[in-house]
Amino acid sequence: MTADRRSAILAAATDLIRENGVAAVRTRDVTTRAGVGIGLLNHYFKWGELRALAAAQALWAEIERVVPEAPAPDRQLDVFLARAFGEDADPLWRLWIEVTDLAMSDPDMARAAEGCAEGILNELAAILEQGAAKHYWQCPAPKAAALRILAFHDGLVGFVLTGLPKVERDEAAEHFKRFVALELGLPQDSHKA
Amino acid sequence: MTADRRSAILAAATDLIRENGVAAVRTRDVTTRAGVGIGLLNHYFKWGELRALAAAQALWAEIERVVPEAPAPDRQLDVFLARAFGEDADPLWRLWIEVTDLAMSDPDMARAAEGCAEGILNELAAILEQGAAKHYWQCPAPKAAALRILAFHDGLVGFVLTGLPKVERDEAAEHFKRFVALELGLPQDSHKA
DNA sequence: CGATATATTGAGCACATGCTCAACAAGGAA
DNA sequence: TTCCTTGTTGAGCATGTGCTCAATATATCG
Repeated sequence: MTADRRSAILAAATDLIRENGVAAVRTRDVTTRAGVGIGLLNHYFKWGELRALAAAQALWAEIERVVPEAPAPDRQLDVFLARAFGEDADPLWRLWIEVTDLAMSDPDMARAAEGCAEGILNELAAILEQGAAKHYWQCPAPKAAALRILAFHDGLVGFVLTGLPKVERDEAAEHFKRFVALELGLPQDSHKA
Repeated sequence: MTADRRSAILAAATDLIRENGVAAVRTRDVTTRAGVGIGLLNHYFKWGELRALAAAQALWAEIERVVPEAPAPDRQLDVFLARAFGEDADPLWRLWIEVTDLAMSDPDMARAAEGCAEGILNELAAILEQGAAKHYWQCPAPKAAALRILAFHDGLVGFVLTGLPKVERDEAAEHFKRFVALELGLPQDSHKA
């Protein structure tokens, strides 16, 4: 093997999914991008598995791009609140909606997305817990609070991206900040001071 | 025309979508169910338009089945809270998720679903407003509150149906009741007294 | 080098699916 | 009846797409 074509195929699939979404990507697109024959894809993968694997990688890549590490939990939450409804994050949430939809009828996709979902949830829960420990805010049940915050966010993002019903980005962002402040026992305007 | 085969085709499409979801239904399924030749479907419709039309009808039918009329707004809200995460409502929310997902890339579907989304939002807003007028609860901005409640609900339903992340039905129902109570300035346990 | 094993190719297959269109049927008007 | 309009049919077309498999290239070993 010249340079692990298997990895090249998986990488190509991941890139294409990030660019065009899961549903739009075909086996031939992947092999062309990877500079590889069609047969090789089927030698190393079954399409359904490759797609699920690549979708999961694409999700993680988008998450890392959108959610940056920050020094302190309150700064992390600030960044989260600021970027949660920016157009910058659209690719991530479009992908997320597509993947969760597919997961309803595709076990491979469901398995692959499981880790992402739990990962995001746990990451947010950890931030909430750390912030509570440092008395930035109150959060007696970080996991449950993280679940509620993510649920509210998911719902709003769906509205913004689909327009069903029509909601403006800044309107959604306001609703979201308000909810998070309420959830963490913070003053209404800003979640700090 | 024996008995308006056009309506028969639309009705068959609607039924099939309610039974199997949007993505699973094919033109041949519809014509077979309608007891009609394949050509007739294409004579009266383009498939994309028929599918969007039928999906919207299916949505309305599911909404009417799940959301019953009730005499007073507080009873309506009670029923809403009680049924919001019951398995009985799964077909509606599965359909909703599928339709909103399709609407992102299918203008016909987006147009057809628009009415449903606005309809649900306005219906809930009306309930909230009536309840506030009768001092069952407080709700200074019914439309905004309805939006938040639906967003939270949509997010949680997505979690429950996809398992991403895994959430139990009763757990979701509890979160939801808590959220609605908070939103309407009601005591935590029940939204009344 | 030759032989064997492994990696790789891509034309073509199998199947799915929306849609066409020449043909046919039915009802009414002349 | 004859002719025309309208409604209706379904075999077949055009296209898209995952996957096969015989052929070929490349690497490894003796």
